[in-house]
Amino acid sequence: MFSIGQLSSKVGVKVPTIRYYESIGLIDPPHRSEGNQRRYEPEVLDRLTFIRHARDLGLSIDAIKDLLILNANPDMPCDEAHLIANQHLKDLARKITQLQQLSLELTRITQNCDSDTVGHCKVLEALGDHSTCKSDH
Amino acid sequence: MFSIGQLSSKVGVKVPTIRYYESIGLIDPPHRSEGNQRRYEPEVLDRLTFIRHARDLGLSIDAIKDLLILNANPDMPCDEAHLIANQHLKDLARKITQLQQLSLELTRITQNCDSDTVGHCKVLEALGDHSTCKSDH
DNA sequence: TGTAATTGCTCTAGTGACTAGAGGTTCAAG
DNA sequence: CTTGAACCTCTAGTCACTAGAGCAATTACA
Repeated sequence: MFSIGQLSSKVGVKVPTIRYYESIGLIDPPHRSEGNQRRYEPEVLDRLTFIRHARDLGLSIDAIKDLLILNANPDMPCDEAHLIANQHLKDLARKITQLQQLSLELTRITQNCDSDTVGHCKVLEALGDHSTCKSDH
Repeated sequence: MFSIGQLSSKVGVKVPTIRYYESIGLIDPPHRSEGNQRRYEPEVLDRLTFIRHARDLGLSIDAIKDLLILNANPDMPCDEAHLIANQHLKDLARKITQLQQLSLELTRITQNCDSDTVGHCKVLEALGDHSTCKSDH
């Protein structure tokens, strides 16, 4: 039996976040002590670790809910789990490409300025004028 | 003189977003028509273009506020503008690296499974067990 | 000039995934 | 038995918008 603080430090999820997860139905409400404090059974460790890990990997709470349902039904085909993971991989790839473009753009902008004062600063000029941009963000 | 809809289509910023920008003090409240509708002078085009471009590049509203103040004072040194841009470049680089690691991790996880059912699905196993991970996300 | 369609107005609430704070209660150690 | 840390609930705030309700003004066309 753990208190919420012990659970928090074991799993690496903050105390208010654990209560938040309970409030949105991601984890079940645990039993309470006589003084109304949460007391967790060891099983919750696995579930919370799963959640934390999936969140670290950038999966949304909704996606995690789906995966948790799958996880609870060992006889179901796991295609859907792969589908969710692959969908997320696609999202990641798109985000990475976009950020790389922006990074290039910003590098180009900053390297272009040799002025001292704002009046002729190329960074500020470039921000005010979209036409000099290479990509179509 | 533009209506808010005309301004919106000229600059590519949605109408509610323009009103939102006004509400947080990013753009000045414009004059109104007799019927209380917003009427914009042409000057706002530049400012809103600046804002839109900076937002597209991922800068925060707070950073943009700073840049707009700089922009209005052509005699100030532009070091600060470069500082903001460079800070943002660092953030971008960090984010990109992190996403790439996650992408690798997720790829490794998904390629590792040749099961049909959830019971032995490596994707779900890996999500439940952090210890198999290469990076320390 | 009449009318219908479009565009505009304000206000409130919702999004995602938490985080912060107030004001109070319970628990564990000494 | 006391002290201080950890716990409780509840509300509100974060960021940068977005959605919707209910109504008013403007514009285009006949």
